[in-house]
Amino acid sequence: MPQNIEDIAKAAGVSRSTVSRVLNGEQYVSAATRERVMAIIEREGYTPNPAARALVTQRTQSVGVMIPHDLATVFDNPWYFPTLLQGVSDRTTQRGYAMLLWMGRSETEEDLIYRRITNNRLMDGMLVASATGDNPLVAHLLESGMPLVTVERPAAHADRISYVTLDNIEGARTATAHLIAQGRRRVGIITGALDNMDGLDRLVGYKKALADAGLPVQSDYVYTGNWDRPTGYLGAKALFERGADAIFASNDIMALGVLDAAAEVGLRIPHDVALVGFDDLPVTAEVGLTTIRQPLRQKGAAAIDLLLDLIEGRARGPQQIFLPTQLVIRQTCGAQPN
Amino acid sequence: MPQNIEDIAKAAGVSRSTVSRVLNGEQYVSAATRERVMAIIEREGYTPNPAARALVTQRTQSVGVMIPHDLATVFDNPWYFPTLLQGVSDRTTQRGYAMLLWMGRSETEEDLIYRRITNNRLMDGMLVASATGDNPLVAHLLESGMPLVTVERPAAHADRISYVTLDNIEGARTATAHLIAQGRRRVGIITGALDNMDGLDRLVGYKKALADAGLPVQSDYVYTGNWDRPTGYLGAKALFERGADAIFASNDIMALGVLDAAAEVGLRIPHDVALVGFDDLPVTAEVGLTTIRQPLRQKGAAAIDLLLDLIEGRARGPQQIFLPTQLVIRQTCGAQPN
DNA sequence: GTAGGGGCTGGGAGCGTTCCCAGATACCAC
DNA sequence: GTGGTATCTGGGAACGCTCCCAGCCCCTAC
Repeated sequence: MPQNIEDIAKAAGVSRSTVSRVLNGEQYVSAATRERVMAIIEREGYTPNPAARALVTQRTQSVGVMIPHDLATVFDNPWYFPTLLQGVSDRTTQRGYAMLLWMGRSETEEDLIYRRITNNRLMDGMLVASATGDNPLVAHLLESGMPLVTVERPAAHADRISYVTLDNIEGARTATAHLIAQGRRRVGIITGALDNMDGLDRLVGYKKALADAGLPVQSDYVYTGNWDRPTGYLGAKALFERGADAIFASNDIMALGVLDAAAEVGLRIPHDVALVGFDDLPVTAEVGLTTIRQPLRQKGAAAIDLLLDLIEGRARGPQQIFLPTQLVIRQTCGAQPN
Repeated sequence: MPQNIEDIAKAAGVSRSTVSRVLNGEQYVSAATRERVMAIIEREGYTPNPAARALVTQRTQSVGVMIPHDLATVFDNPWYFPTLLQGVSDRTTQRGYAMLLWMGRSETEEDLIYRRITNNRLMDGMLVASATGDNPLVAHLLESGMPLVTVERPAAHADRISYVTLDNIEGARTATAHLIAQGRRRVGIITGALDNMDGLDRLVGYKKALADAGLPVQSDYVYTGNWDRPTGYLGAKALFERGADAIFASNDIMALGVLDAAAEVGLRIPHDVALVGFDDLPVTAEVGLTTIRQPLRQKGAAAIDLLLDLIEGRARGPQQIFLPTQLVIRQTCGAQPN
């Protein structure tokens, strides 16, 4: 059934233009006509051809999303990507857009993907998740003038790019302050990788909490980790030796490593050492880990909201959004959950 | 820079048609002309407008993918969705297509998504992952005549739909036969939910292995589970009582439940009871579970290959593909890994 | 009565491609 | 020389929309 707007017009006894006006909810159509046209559209199950529409409006009503390879398949935190994407997808659908997804393959083939993305002009804007380092795609898109939002703060051009990220500093400050509030005074930190804003900001938050409490930052209480369980384990061993009575692990995975080390050495948590993590992975509820929850789904939704606002001209970039985190009190910090 | 094919034609001193022929790699263009046009295209960084192309060719070079809500966020097996999607994405990009992704939200709003999908004609075909029950979207698409492939065998219209799934029967048969080969004679099964082809087929494979070995199927060795850890635990308790010396758990999650039960009751695995699971979740390597590995990434790639072949007319549907599984021998079966 | 303006409608033009057909040229066989 | 065929090229038409402009009608104000 080769249905086009002209067929509908004929069936309704009106012109192409009128049907178009009804379709797009424009004014200057009499109520009677509008109703009649709507009825025909409904009856025929007609939907306008999006390609034709895109050709003239220069808008496709869809957005592109790029997920780097390591994010999608990372073993440690398999929840991250689906949950984020769910938030993205929900909001995209809600606001009447479709989502084009690219997932990075091997790094060597990322170039191909980048070219595909920039050549495919079937999208009105682009969301890039966790662009690490000096991502060439981000640079490209930035230059092309296409509306662009990244999830997490990009390493380069951060002031010229719109992004959505966590308030990492405040989250880490809260975690550390909570440990101090439990009476701990020798609070150590196992940082994430420090080539990365998340890692750096969480360290800043830690230091801030100490400063707020009038405690000095002791360099031997700062252990540089790498987000993974082994560095959590090693960091804990080191901090135990140096007499720490509390540890803020910059993510939950490393916090699990801390638990490993404590079990091995025979230290009791939270009695001997209190512990707070970061991320609120599902698995941490099982082990009673006190942690900082990040609103993953909202992060995706907020990023899409920003991108669509940029596309629709409701917002002007660059714009940065820092989402609040939440302290989730369980057993490892030694506080009574209230 | 409003670049269109006409601009390129003018710059190269040829006609629109010739540029189009070069762009599409058609014959009947002299080598000299082709080279000259290519050079201009390269220099100007020109790429044809996909909307205009789609308008006339009725092809968008993109495919839609629908992931139901519960699959994306399912707690038990968070690897499933990203890994499958990675396979889908890889192959899609490789073959020069883009991917439109929809993720189911709450079931109540699935209707909205379905309408969005069927209205959005910006795709040449549709991949539906794990359509459970009598999925209305599948029925819709089937009726619309749009090329359609599902991952996993659909519950309804299975003979009219192209799909890619595991060879569940053979996988389960292999698992069970392996237990028998270890000298076990009282082999029980904890099935998955039996409203579902995966669950049913794995039971069939189990029975087949018994028959092959000349062993009777005893109904009290068949425990109907529900894919989750608690039913694995309960099933194991029941089978232990009935004297089973081996258990085939229809998925790894339930196998973990079996380990829970064994630890509680004080049975040694594999000494007292041998155990084989199904899926090869990453976590199972840690606990030494012998299991059946399913090629998740290949599943996604195979589904896309089938879909694109259908779209491009290289294949004729409906077509069913059963992917082979692989026995991964670890500790819980009692065999020596070789 | 006439001018002016707002509500409503219709149709031409154009978006950037591909497809089809016509035409030009060159070559070959008879 | 002629007819036939293969190679190469150009331009009209069409894909299905939106946008713009013109025109109609009716109401109101002067």
